[in-house]
Amino acid sequence: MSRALNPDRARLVKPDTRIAVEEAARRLGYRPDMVARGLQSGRTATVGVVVADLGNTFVTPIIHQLAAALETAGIMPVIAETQDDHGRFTRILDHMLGRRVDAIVTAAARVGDQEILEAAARLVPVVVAARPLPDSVLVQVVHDDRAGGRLAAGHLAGLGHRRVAQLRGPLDVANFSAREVGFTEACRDLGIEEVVFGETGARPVFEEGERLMEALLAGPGRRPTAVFAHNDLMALGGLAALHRQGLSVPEDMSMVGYNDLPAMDLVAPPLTTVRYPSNEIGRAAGELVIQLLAGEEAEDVLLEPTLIVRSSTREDRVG
Amino acid sequence: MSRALNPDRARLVKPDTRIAVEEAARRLGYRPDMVARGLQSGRTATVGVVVADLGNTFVTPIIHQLAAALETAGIMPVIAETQDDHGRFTRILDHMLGRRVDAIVTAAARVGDQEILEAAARLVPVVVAARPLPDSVLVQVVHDDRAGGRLAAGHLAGLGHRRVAQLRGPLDVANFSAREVGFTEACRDLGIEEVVFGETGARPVFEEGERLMEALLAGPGRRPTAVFAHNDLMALGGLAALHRQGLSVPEDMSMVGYNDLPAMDLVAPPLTTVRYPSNEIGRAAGELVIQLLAGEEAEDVLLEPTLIVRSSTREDRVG
DNA sequence: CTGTTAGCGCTTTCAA
DNA sequence: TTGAAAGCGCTAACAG
Repeated sequence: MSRALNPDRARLVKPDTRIAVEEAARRLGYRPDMVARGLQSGRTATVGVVVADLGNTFVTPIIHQLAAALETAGIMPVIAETQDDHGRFTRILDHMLGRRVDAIVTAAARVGDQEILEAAARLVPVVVAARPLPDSVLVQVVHDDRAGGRLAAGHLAGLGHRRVAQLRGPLDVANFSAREVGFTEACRDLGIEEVVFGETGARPVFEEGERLMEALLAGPGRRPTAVFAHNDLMALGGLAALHRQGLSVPEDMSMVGYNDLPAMDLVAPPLTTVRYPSNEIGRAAGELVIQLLAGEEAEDVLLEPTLIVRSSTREDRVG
Repeated sequence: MSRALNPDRARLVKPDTRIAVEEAARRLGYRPDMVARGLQSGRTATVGVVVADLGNTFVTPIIHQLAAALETAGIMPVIAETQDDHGRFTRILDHMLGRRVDAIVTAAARVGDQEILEAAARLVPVVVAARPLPDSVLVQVVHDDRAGGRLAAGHLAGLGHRRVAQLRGPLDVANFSAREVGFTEACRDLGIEEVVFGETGARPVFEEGERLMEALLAGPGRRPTAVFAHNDLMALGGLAALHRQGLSVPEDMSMVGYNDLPAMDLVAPPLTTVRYPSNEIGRAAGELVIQLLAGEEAEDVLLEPTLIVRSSTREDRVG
């Protein structure tokens, strides 16, 4: 690429020649080759974005905001899905490093992924977003899931519920284990009974919410009067299972979800849920990447949950 | 890269040397550089994916399936959003061509984008997905929006509605103009009255649905008994506006949407809508890309709409 | 079977 | 102010 075409160096070129070169470039349809530039400079102006499942609308705002933030720096996201499979996660990281992405943002971490992520971080900046890695030194942009679990329990206790349960997500995803712990400890502190049953969702999806709710209803002992689902998809699945059993929400049982996915205010009944700040997470992750690429230090970001009260919860009249 | 490491050529190498090379590669943490390979081979194993708005959950399944199909070929999607802005669209294409993507899939085309897309297609295969370009020679993976509009009108007429209206999306997106035409022509054929008012949505979003519904309700003449919104987001916005006016759906007015976004079966009332086959579109687009990259000919794909009848429509009792 | 070389398009450096 | 050359890591081609 002629220096006449490089904005930084164009002023070192005699105006006539510059214009001549520009003209020639236009005529020939010249377009700078970012691949060759990448080979030379070691920078590709791409960042790898690893998500668990694009079908979960929880990640869409993250990608959306991340892409917007990166765009200001001329960087484009390269996206891959792990489907929550550790082998795929490993292969994806490997692939991205081979592509010489400038940085990696992962919103798909499970506890078993920590080691390879840290290995990757020796080559390229890595930002851990959305799903925390509690014991890792990596930069993280996450949210206080434990506080979120407590919020849910506090809300239900405040409505007079004394016997509650959880529809739990896979506990090797730190979000779900933290939600579980927060909820359980708040129940203990508030003196309300948690009906615990062994199963957890294999994946945090609608079908698993249905399955766990069925298991809960079929279990021994009195039915809980309120349930905390570890995410909205599972809450919706739980709602469907209740509906099939002829039970109404919130009349027969209250339900709290997590994430506040798009349209959760419009479902029947409008879902009480802990808002997960996906937009803020995505934006912060983008900014962190840009800082890291500029060689600056970056600090972890910890966002707080908020409870969004709608109509799927109400005071206990069942006892 | 030593040929000992290249699966295609490794058999031309004495086993001992191959093992020695592999061992050395491992020890040094060697990782093939796909950027250098790309410079040499002219292939980057990436495809550019252009969408209008990641916030519209309509595109999520497309990306999801597309990514899955491409993955079988070791290709990763590079994603950018136009926000329905022509200037951004142009810049994004330019940027992607500079990155030497192997192909481009656009799900963001407006009629004014045809020219630059066809220019891009002279450099690299281009697949037009989801949003058609009616007069273009480019390969397209789309859906019969006109038939979808007719389906909506036929359904409403079948329920006895005799006065209907549309909440129209931006007409320079071919989907919306085709939906409009299909609906209008079916109304004429079926002998039912269409209440036409001048405005169209500037963007196919919730807020514009609200605004158009308000305008419709404030308009002169008798209120239509049923409305066809050009997509689900606008339908939800319309529902919200009706609700604020104290009108119920489907009692006071029937509503048909388009797309069948995730969770539309769970909103209140569950939305009757024309199903847009996003998954199939994404999958087909991925397969087409792979064919095109293999140098094969590719044929357009045209998928048919299906009507999903739920509870937001019912027979006319208002007249 | 293995070693060597040219060259992909760029940036950087040094010479003219 | 401009020209020329080296070299980024790879593939392809050819020589040994």
